[in-house]
Amino acid sequence: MRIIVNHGQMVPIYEQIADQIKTLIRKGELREDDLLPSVRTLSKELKISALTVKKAYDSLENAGFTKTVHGKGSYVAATDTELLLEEQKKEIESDLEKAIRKGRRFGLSDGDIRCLFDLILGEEDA
Amino acid sequence: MRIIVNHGQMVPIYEQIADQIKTLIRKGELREDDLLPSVRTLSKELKISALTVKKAYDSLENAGFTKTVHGKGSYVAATDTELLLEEQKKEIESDLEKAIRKGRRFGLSDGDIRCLFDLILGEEDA
Amino acid sequence: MRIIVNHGQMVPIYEQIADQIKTLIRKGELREDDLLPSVRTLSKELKISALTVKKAYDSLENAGFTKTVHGKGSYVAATDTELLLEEQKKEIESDLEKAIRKGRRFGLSDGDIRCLFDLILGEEDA
Amino acid sequence: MRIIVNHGQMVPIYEQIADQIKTLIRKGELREDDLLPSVRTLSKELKISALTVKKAYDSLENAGFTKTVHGKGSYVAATDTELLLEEQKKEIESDLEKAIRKGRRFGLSDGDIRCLFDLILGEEDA
DNA sequence: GTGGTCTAGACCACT
DNA sequence: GTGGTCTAGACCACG
Repeated sequence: MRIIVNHGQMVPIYEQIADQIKTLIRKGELREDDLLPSVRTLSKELKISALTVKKAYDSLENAGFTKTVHGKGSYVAATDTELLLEEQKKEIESDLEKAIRKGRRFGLSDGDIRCLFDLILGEEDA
Repeated sequence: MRIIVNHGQMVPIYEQIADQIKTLIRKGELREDDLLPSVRTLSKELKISALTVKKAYDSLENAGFTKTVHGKGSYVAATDTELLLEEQKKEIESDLEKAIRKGRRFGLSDGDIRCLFDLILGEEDA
Repeated sequence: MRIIVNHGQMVPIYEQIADQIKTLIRKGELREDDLLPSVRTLSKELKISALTVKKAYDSLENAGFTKTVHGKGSYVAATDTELLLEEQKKEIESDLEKAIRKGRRFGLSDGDIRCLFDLILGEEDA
Repeated sequence: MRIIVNHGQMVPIYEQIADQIKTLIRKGELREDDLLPSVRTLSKELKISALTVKKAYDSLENAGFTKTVHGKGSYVAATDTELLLEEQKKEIESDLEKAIRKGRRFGLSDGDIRCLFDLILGEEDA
């Protein structure tokens, strides 16, 4: 299971982790009853604090994606992957919409905005 | 001069103010040597902390769009609207990039993301 | 606002805090739009870690009892106090039921169990 | 000898085992010098970790209810069923006390709590 | 081994 | 001042 964290961004690490695990579940790379890596294991692997991983796991359990058993670990819960995909798309949609609205408020034409978008999508920047 | 702040959003208030003043300058509604409303006046008008307005004005001066004269107020500086346009584009670019990064973190293909983008840009609801 | 934490018990401190604030809201001692003490203030007052208070506030916000505004503080949200009372009673009911069931499993008569209950309720032990 | 473990509850498995064996002893279904099932046997039967069974047996021996003979197994010790009864009462007492404390933390009056208690004790659903 | 809670700091962003 | 995130440990309970 490959998880990547980016310290430089302004996105909380725990959110990056939760997002990626949600995606793994949605893609079927993590299935119902699969065991997630232990908090300590993942924290060592990613070289971050165990508490940060814990926070990610807590949010996943809170959102119903996992079930945690004391002394055993966190298991993937039954999830409707279709629904999850829709939710994730909605989130991206909302973010893109905000950016577009701001662009229009700045007086940029839709063509200008699309131009910026194409520029970014074309680049490879990790 | 009409400035609107939206507390409900997740956009910092000082940023909303600075953005709107920058746009007013770029569009020519505020011209060189025009006097901005005083920090106290604007803060009362918008019912927000004077410190927040001050922060917006600071950021404007810092970016070279205004000049502050002690005891008199903040004046619009000579502005290169081209430069301003570039700055605003940079900002939209950054927002778009964040959304795209998150989309990729969600495992969406660039095609999926572009599809969402086109959908939104196509609609008229700004 | 009086909040008491008991380190000796096996009840998480953050849960004790959240429970008591919920109760204050239910009783009307905290009303809609009231400002909770800041995380730092309360942590100093209770001589516990700020993170522990934060965790309590997070759970309250998560459950919809408060709204947090960055840089300003946590406000009491609109709540149905009747509903909240019912929920709290349900929780106590469930705990009592578990204890009673265990007692019966131990072969104690309902009279024995009631006897124990009366003994405890009669004592004063904060 | 019938022992049942319930993973779904929030009661530690080792405690469930020890409780049930204690009750068997007190009720006379297990008598002095009776041999308990081996740790390995019971762990296989209940499909749980041998360490968990071991912990239950340890707690029983620690409390004086069994005697372990190296290489042979765990035997029921001479038991003062009166004492055992007292211990079990203590346990129920502790559980009831926790529930009552929480009820008070919720701002319920002792009358309210007693009301809930009576309601549950009155029903037959064990 | 596992998760659950807690500490005493730190740095950042917002008001 | 405020909240939001993070660290690098600690101790406890459960398996």
